[in-house]
Amino acid sequence: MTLRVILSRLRLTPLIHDGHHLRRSLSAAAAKLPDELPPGAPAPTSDSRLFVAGLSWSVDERSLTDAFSSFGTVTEVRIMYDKNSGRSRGFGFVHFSNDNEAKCAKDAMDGKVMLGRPLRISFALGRVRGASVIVPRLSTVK
DNA sequence: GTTGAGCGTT
Repeated sequence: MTLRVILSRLRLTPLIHDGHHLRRSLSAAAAKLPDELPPGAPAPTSDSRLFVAGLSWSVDERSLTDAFSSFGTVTEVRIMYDKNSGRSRGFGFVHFSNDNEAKCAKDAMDGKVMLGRPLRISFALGRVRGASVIVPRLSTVK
């Protein structure tokens, strides 16, 4: 059975063969999407991942977990270490099970000193597969 | 036994 036959039986032939239909369907779908993120609006601050900097070099993932586990369920804690020296790079990431816990922990722990150094906490940027870090801005096709 | 802004070896 050829691909064409399969597509035909799935009634997808018009979409595949007719570029106009495909384009119109896509732009129609895009037009119906709510545009609640106008350009210039602040990026979504809600996130369940915290970027924690200002860590003392003697803070390990265990003590960091203990420091944050009272605000919610800590999914993952990661401290960046130098490959060669093995010493902490002074920052890491704390994952919570939901955004509210993360925000709560951030508001409570940001600026608090831990082992002599004030913590600098903000919501994590960067890449995590599955989390919407980049604003899903459907660039309006002209 | 040093250093101090930052966005991550899966």
